[in-house]
Amino acid sequence: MKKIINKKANCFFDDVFDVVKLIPRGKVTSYGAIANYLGTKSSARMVGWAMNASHTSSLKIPAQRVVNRNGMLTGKHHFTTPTEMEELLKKDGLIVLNDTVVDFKNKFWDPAIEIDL
DNA sequence: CGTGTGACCGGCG
DNA sequence: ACGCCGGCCACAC
Repeated sequence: MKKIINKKANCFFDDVFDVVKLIPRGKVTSYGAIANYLGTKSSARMVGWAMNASHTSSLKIPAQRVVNRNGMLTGKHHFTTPTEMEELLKKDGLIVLNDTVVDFKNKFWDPAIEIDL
């Protein structure tokens, strides 16, 4: 089965942070992918909730690399500025068009595959 | 301590 | 094809 990155993280919350922080530059993932990696694909909602905490958290969480299944920047509105998310993604070498990651499927980074061998 | 909601996803009508 | 509803766990009131 899938083993969590750090056992110290007992909550989704912390696990999500670790996974998101491990997302390589130029790559993006989805809430469902993270939830799936954590073993609860049905709880994708909490992943987004964790991201919300990332905004309040002192840690720098690349939440811009986390998008929904469609590759759409659903949470852009939660950033410091509505354009902060796509700006950061563009800096990562990604292309954001109409609030959606272009070539998302090619840029997709699945933690369950990349992390868990 | 109980209820509600949350940046989603998948299934069903 | 589109719309609605349920589900999952954690945090806020």
